Amino acid sequence: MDIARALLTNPLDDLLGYQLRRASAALMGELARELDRIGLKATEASVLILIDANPGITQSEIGRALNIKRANMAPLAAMLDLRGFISRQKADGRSQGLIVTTVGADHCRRAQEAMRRHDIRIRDALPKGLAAKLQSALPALWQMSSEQEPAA
Amino acid sequence: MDIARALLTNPLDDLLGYQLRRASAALMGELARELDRIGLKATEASVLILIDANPGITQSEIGRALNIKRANMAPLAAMLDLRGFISRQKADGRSQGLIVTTVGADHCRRAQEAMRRHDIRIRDALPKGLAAKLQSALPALWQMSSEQEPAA
DNA sequence: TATTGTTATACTCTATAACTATA
DNA sequence: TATAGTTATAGAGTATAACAATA
Repeated sequence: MDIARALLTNPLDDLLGYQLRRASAALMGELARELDRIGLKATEASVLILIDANPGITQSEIGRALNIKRANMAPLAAMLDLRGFISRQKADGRSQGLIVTTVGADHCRRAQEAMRRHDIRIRDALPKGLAAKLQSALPALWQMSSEQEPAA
Repeated sequence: MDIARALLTNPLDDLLGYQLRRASAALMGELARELDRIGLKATEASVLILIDANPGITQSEIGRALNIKRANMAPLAAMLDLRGFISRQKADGRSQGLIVTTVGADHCRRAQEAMRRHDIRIRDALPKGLAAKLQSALPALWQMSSEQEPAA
């Protein structure tokens, strides 16, 4: 029965899109396990890092930068606020600027370290020079498909 | 306010893992839209293609090949069966061999065409030679992280 | 009119636990 | 004991629609 696994014909293996998906899913799972030790989900960590780098940023701006819908940003920001990682201050009457608290900054730092370690592992698993080429080529892929919201 | 978007500092942009995730998500979304016109979800299409290439394959074998848990394969196979795309025949008493029906074969062919077109678009969006390098390098990424189920 | 934040809701994918029946 | 299939359930991410308040 184990033999059957090796004899399998998988047409998907020839597809670059499929390989990208598998690689991305596996790497995300691995990073998620690392971030879990800090008590953060991948999305929460990303948002936290973006706020830390851009104090006063609004939820809508974060959503546009990370491709997260406004509707999904609301509970995300509420949770980070509830846990004391960020604070929200009225900036506009309808919008609010987000900043990272002292407690949040500590989590942010550890999340960034985990991500950096993770990224080094990725680069080390690739043939020399490929990481740099990928870094400059990948944005074309997710901008090729109109990933951005059409209007919503 | 639009200016603020351009002035954003995004530390994640420097991370290869994040770029891979964004690219993969965008490409998957695009492929999903194509497959939707055939009436298939990405997962359904993948399973259908694998069965078509390996007549008599079992659900567990599919799960191991595509990294889908047995528990999630059950409703998936049931749906493909219900829609008349595959048939299931007892092979073992506890396992059942899956084969693609005539109707299923037609959907499978169209799904494969869509995926192939999609993959060509991906390759065309990359610098010359990068696609081939990626094709051989990516498997190392999703095998580096112990993506496989530990025992389940 | 357009934008911000919010709520409610639904769907997909994924994950675990537990059960049965077979091997 | 281990494996195949199944069910139930939960969590995460993402999607749309609709609303109030503000610009």
